[in-house]
Amino acid sequence: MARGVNKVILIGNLGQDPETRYTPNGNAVVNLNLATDESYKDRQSGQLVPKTEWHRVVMFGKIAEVAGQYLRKGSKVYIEGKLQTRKWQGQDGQDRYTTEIVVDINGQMQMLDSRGGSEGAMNQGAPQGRPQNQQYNQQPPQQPQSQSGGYGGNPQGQQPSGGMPEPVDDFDDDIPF
Amino acid sequence: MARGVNKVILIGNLGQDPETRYTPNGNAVVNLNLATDESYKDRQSGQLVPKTEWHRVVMFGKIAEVAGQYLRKGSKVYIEGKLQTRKWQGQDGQDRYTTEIVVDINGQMQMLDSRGGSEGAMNQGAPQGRPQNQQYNQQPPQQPQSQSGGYGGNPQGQQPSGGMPEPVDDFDDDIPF
Amino acid sequence: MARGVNKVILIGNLGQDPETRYTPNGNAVVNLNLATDESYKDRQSGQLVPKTEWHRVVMFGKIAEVAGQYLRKGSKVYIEGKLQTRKWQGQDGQDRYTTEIVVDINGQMQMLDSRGGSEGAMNQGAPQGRPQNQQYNQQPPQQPQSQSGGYGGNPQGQQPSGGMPEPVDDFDDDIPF
Amino acid sequence: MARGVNKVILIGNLGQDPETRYTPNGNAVVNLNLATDESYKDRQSGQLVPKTEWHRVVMFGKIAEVAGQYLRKGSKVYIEGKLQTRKWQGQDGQDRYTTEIVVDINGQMQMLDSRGGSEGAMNQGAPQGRPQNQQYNQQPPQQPQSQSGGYGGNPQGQQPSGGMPEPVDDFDDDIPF
DNA sequence: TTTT
DNA sequence: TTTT
Repeated sequence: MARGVNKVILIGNLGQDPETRYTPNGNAVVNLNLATDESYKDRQSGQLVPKTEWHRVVMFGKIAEVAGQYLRKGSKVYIEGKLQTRKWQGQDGQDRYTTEIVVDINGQMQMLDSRGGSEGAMNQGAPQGRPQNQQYNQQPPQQPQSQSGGYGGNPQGQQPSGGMPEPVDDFDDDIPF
Repeated sequence: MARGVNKVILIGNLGQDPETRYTPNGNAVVNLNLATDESYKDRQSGQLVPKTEWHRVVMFGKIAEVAGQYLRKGSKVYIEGKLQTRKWQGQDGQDRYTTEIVVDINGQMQMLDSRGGSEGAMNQGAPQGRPQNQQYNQQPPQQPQSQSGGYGGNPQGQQPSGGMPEPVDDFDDDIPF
Repeated sequence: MARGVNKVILIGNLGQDPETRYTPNGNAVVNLNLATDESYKDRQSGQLVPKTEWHRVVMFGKIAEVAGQYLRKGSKVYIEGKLQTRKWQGQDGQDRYTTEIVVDINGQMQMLDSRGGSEGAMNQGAPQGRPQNQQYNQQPPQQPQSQSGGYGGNPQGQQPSGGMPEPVDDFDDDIPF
Repeated sequence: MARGVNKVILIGNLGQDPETRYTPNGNAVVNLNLATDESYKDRQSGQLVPKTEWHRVVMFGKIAEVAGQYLRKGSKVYIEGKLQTRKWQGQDGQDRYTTEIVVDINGQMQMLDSRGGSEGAMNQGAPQGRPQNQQYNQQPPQQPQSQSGGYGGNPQGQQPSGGMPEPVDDFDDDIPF
C-alpha cells in the first residue's frame, strides 16, 4: 500500500560484475552499478559530447538471485524499481546521503543481451545454460528487507572510499537485524 | 540522442514552496522537494508504518516557470524526468553527491490538485485565474542548462545545512556559465 | 514471468461510474472508461484543439474492489497496467478486436481526487469515510482471471452498441470458467 | 500541452519487417507489429503457458525513418509512446476501432539488438554500417500528422483482411490532408 | 566502471 | 507474425 507513485525505469549496462550478499535470513541482496548514456550538444564547440549517468541499484529476493547469477560487467539490462535515499555516517561523523534504485518484490528486471554480457566474465563462473533475455517479475515468495535500511552495500563510484564504512563486515556482523 | 533509458515517474506532494532561480540567460530553474509515501508492515509489531521518501527535483525551462508560479507547499504533482547525480564539495573539501530528478525539455509535469495546493500559500502571491490540472509537455523553445551542472539549488532536507554551499550567491555570481 | 515489457501508465478521468461484476469465484472485475486529454494545434486554423482519448480499463482483484467502491464518474485516477487485445465475435459473425488496459496483481491504482470525483455520484452510494488519495499496489492475495478472457465487459464508448454482445448475461451464465 | 498522462512502454520483438510510408509532405510513417511475451500458469494443467500479446505501433518523423531503416523482423526494441484508438469503416459499413501505440515527437525508441535483428532480413537491403543500440529521442524537427488520423496503415493481424480498406492507396491518394 |  |  502506498500513497504516491515512485517509479524508476532504466536501460543500461553494468559497470562491473554484480555484488551479491545475503541477509541473515538467507535472502539475496545484489548491488549493481548501471550506466545510462546520453549525448548532448556542447554549447561552445557545438559538438556531440557523450555523457554517462551512473546509477546505484539494489535488488532483493528472487530478482536479486537471478541478477547475481546471470548479469555480468557489461550486461545490458532493463530495470524497474523505486527511488530510495539512505542516510549514513561518514568517518567525520557527518551525515551522508546515497540515493539508490531499489528493485524489490514490486520491481522488474529483464536481461537484454542476446549473447551474454561479456565473454570474459562468463568464463569466470557464469553458468552454461544461461537463460537469455529472461524477465523476472518478482512475485509472491519473500519479504524484502529493504525497509530496514542498513543492509550495507558499498556505494563505490559515488562516495570517496575514505569516507565510507566497510559495509561487508557490517553486513555480516554488526547490522542489527 | 541517448543510448539507454533513464526515466523517473513520481506522484507526490511538495514539502515546501518551490524555489525559483534564473540563469544568466533568463531561463528559470526551479527546485522542489517532493514526498512520496509508502506504508509497510513492521516485522516486529506487525503494524502498518508510514514511510516517506523525499525527492529532490530540478526543473528547467517552461515547465519550471509554470511550476514556480502554480505549485505551492502541499501541492500534489505528477512528474516525469531523469536521474542525475551531481558532485559537489563539502566545506571539509570532501566530495559529496546529490541525486536529483531532472525535468527538462524531455520531461513532463502535471498538477493534480483540483483546488490548489494550500490556501495559505496561494494567498502569498499565486495568481487568481489558476489553470487547474494543466499539464505541460515542454517542447521546442529553450535549451536546458542542465548539463553545465553547478546551477546550485539548495538540497535542503537531504544535506546537513552545515555542509552545503550557499547556492543562491553562487548561482548569481560565481558559477562559470 | 515474462519476456518483454508491456506497461501502460494513465492519468485521466472516468467517463461514467465503474461497472463491477464478479467471477463465479467471487472475484471482482471492474470496467472503466478513462479519458486522457491532449490538445494540439490545428494546422489550418492554428488554434488549440482539445482532443480526448478514451481508454477501456479492466481491473481485477483487490484493486477492482477499491475502484468499484470509491471511483465515480469524473474521478481522476492514476493507473498502471498492461495492454491486452481481446477477440470477440460481432453479430455478423465477424471477428472484432478490443484493446484494454488490464490492471491486475502487477498493476497499480491511485485515486487523485482530493474531494471525490462528482458530488452527485458520491450521493448515489459512495461510502462516507472515503479514503482519499489512497493507492493500492495489489500484492499477494488472488489470482486474476485475466488470462481466461471472455469475462465480457461492455466496451461502451468504443464499439457501436449494435455490434456488441450483451456481456452481462454472458458473464453470469455462459462463460466457461 | 495535455491534461492527463497517456504513456505506453514496451519491450518486444517485431513480428515482421516494418512498413514505411510517406505523407504527402514527405514525412515517414512506419507501422510495426510488436510482440511482448508473458507466460502464466494454467489453472487446470498447472503448466506454464506462453502468452504473446501483439501491439500495433505507428511511428512518425525521425524515429520512423530510423525504425524503417534499421529494424527488421525479429528485432528487439524498446518503445515509448501513447495510446490512440482510430475509428474506421468496415466493408459492411459498420464502425471498427483499432488501438495503436503512437510514437511521435514525444515518444522514444531504442534498438536493443547487439547484432542486428535477423541476418536474413539484413541481407534484403538493410544498410551496412548499422548503428547498433542507438536511441532516438525525437525532438524538434517535424510536426507529426498523427492527429489527422486516416494516414492508413494496415492493421493486419488484428482485423480480418476482408473487412479492411486498402490503406496504401488511401494513403497516397485519397486521404484529405 | 559500462556500452557503441 | 516475433523472441528464448
